[in-house]
Amino acid sequence: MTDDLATILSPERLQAGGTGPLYVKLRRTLEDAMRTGALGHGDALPPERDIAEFAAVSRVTVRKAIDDLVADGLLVRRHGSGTFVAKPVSKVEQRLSQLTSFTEDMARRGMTARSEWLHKGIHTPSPDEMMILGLATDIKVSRLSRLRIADDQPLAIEHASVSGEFLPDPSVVTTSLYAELERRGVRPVRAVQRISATNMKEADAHLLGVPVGAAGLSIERISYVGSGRAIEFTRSLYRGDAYDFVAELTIGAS
Amino acid sequence: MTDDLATILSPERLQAGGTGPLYVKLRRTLEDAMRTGALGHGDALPPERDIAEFAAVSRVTVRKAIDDLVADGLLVRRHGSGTFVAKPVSKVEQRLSQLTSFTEDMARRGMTARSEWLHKGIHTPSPDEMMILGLATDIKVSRLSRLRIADDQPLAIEHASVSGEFLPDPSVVTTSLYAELERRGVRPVRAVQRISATNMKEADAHLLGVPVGAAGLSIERISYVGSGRAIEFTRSLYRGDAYDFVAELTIGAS
DNA sequence: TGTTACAATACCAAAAAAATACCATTTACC
DNA sequence: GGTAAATGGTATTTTTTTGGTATTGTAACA
Repeated sequence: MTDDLATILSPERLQAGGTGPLYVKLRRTLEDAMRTGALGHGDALPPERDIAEFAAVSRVTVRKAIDDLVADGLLVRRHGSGTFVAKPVSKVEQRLSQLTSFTEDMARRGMTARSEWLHKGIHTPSPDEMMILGLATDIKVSRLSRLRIADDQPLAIEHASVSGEFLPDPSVVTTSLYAELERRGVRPVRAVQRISATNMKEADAHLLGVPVGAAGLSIERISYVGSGRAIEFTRSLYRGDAYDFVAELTIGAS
Repeated sequence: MTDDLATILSPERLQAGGTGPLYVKLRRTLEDAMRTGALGHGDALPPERDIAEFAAVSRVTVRKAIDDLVADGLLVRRHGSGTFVAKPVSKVEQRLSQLTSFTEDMARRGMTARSEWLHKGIHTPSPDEMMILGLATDIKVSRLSRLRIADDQPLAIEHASVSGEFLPDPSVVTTSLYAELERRGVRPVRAVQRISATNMKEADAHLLGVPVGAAGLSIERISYVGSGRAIEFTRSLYRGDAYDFVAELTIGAS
């Protein structure tokens, strides 16, 4: 078990922590707290004034201990906010899978993107939508369909469904659905995608300007907010000859 | 028993609710009220002004607490109408993105998997392989091709290329390529996949037992070890009518 | 006796938290 | 249908918290 920080930083503990000046003992104590996990990545240290009180030393002494740890990159200071345990950022890992918008995605590929709305409306939910979004029977669902176009070529058809609780009026969405949800204070933090290949039916093939039966990349995405609740369900159909989907995976801790 | 909301939100209760800023205490209190059932699904919260009065804090503080709960999808706001408790939280799988083997993947879907080797050999690298695996000109490459079969139905064709440095003799691989690499102390920690749809050519279609032109899911994967070096390059072609690929994404910190 | 490392005091500046005042939309009632 | 009350939405300001810095004192040491 790990003690409370106030205990770890008590004057008695500090004195037991070897020899040398006060601020060195304090620094060692803080290092140990990080090594043992009493202070985890991203955690905030107590305010300098509190640490000074816990350890019964002056604040300058505390600062000097922290100075060293900041210089070593173990801590990060933010004026007016606090001091935080730095995250061990391996530069490669930083590029985690990210939920990018179509527009961003196309921009990265050097293409200009635009959309044509096929439909915006509010409906009684389908069984699929009720299941996935966890809707009560009296809740309506907003549906938005559009044709995604890159460099003047139709590239994908996209159908989005959002619970009416979070988006009562789909007509307010002009460009980005995510931006509109964000504006309403709803932030998805996680998404699961199901990707498959299919031969296109006539209606979809016609919209995308490809022969019937051409290969299409079907992507179904469910987005979740922090609490774990699903808030958006999107089905997209991309032209197989013009789009590929890139995903980065990391191996989970075994 | 559940107290009245005005009681639950009283200043005394709030102070007892742990440490931190006021709006955090208030948020925790509201979360508890929902967990214990004092606030049920679809219930309306008291008006913000009332909550502010109950808790003896300003209305902005109340709003800040509610903001967080809205972002998490626990509450829903309706301008001019009120704030309401959202629907039940669907307990979603906590599964992270993972580099799973074909066998594990099939097992999870309740299918029995096996393979038939099409080819194992050591070759002079192609330009693609040299580029991707970062091979010197005098290094050979091991190639392994197999037919993936699930429940006695051919499901995918898989071509793997590994630098001869890491796998000098491909014939030692019997079931899992990853297991063999692991045995040699090589452990990939990261992979990037490129997924696209294609209409099948005759040779592949024949192997998989589908008509020529049927939709196929093409997955190209490059695996990297901790140092960032690419060690494996795999191209797979799945039957579009029988397989879908599931990926989980997380939104990076902005 | 001066130099240097250590520690304490007092004050400065940036950020977050909280309060105040006012705006916009919905609902209900007439 | 119109209008007022109720409710959430937003901008601005004030207060509090938090790290940043300059100054001073003290004791060890050359």
